[in-house]
Amino acid sequence: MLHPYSKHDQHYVALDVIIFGFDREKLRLLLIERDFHPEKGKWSLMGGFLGKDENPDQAAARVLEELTGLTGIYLEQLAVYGDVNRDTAGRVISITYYALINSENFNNSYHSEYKGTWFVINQVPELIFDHNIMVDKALRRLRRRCRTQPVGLELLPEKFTLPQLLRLYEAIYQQEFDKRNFRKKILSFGVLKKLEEKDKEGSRKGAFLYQFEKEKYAEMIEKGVQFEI
Amino acid sequence: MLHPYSKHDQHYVALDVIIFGFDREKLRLLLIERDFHPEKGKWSLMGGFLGKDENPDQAAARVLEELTGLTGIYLEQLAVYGDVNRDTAGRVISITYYALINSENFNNSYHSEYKGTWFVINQVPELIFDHNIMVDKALRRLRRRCRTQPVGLELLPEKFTLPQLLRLYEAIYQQEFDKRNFRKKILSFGVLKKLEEKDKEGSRKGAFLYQFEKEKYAEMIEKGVQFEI
DNA sequence: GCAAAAGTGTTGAACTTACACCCATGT
DNA sequence: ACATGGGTGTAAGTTCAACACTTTTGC
Repeated sequence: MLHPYSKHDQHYVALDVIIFGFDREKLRLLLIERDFHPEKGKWSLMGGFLGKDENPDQAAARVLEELTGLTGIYLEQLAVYGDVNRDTAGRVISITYYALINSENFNNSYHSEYKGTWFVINQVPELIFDHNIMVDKALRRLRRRCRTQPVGLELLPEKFTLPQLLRLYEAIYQQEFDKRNFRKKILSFGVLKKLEEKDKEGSRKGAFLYQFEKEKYAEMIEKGVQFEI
Repeated sequence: MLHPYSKHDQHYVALDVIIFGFDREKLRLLLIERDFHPEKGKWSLMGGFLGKDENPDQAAARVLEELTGLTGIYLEQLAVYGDVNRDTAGRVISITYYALINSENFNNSYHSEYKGTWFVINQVPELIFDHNIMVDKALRRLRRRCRTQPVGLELLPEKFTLPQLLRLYEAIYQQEFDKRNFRKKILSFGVLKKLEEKDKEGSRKGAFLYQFEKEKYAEMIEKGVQFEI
């Protein structure tokens, strides 16, 4: 018996991952130089093809690991790009994901067959195909997520200071915030635990370290609280 | 020469459309009884397969038209569902869209080869595969959209009254709003034009009709205004 | 002792929420 | 004349935005 779907077309399905990182100063994007034709040598997002035995989420995690060696990273599906001629080499449907990694976890000692380069978010070069559009959309989504979920914390080390967190938000939104109002707001959510330790890297005085309290956050989500910044 | 992508797998790509409608009273969802195996006879979203010469957006519009006969409808891409075993008949990657149609435009005189049935949004039956999950996600997205964009207007006739609009928002959010505060908020955006006519359907007194002013809305978006309800 | 970043409170403005009565009309 | 849904304003509470000085420490 003929398979019920066999009269339909099949397509290549790709994953492209928009990888954001933060280095205590600037929000950055990890790009690679494409190593195969077409468009070989041009800047590109890290991508790969969906295999027949993997879910898109798994495939995106695989692609991310191939470039960075990192696992267990925050990944969120963004959108599908499927214009007939978006890829000059053939019909490819691309599912995009964005990833948030903190730069302390990403050390350049990991040698993948690809070499990634970090670009400051407002100095992203011209990318192949529709990848610039994907990056713009990812940034808008990241900003939205940060308004309602403590997703920014993915970009910081486990222990961080409030000035660091402030700089992260300023990097994401590309605008300055009043530090007093910011502290009030962030601490009012009650999901950050102040530690006794100080971080002395950034100043002579040193800034207290904080930690994200996952359990309290889970409770609040349970109750339906919103985290508007 | 071998095609650069030829070593990768290909997949069936489907579109599933979550069709919302409003009939001046309740928010409804348009479903069909699946007419082919597997799962023949069960309730399902309207769907179809992506052809090799069409964009996903076009394909979603085609699928919607096949069921309703309507064109030029608001359609927004939602997400991709691609778990290996989500479709019991084979590997299918499904791109979901949601559509907003107003019930006056949809008259049942259109006879497609499919027959759609409207379900009140909180009485949706069990659907095939992961379609219930898709519907939940669509509803959450619709609620979010309505907060920041006058998308609810897609669900109403061109001329509508404020009590109608209020009932629409109450149907979408499944909660009651204070009519005085609602009017203030909605009118404060300055994108509704009050007409001289009244609609006498809903009451003896009659309610003034309003119209959405697309140009003013475009101006405000230009300036970056948000439409928080 | 001074430079550099961390930390801390208050006030006015804007917005949100709660709430109750009169109006116009068809029957 | 009455029943039905349409239309309107205000006051209290809450949240947001603006703003400047003191503290700690390494050099």
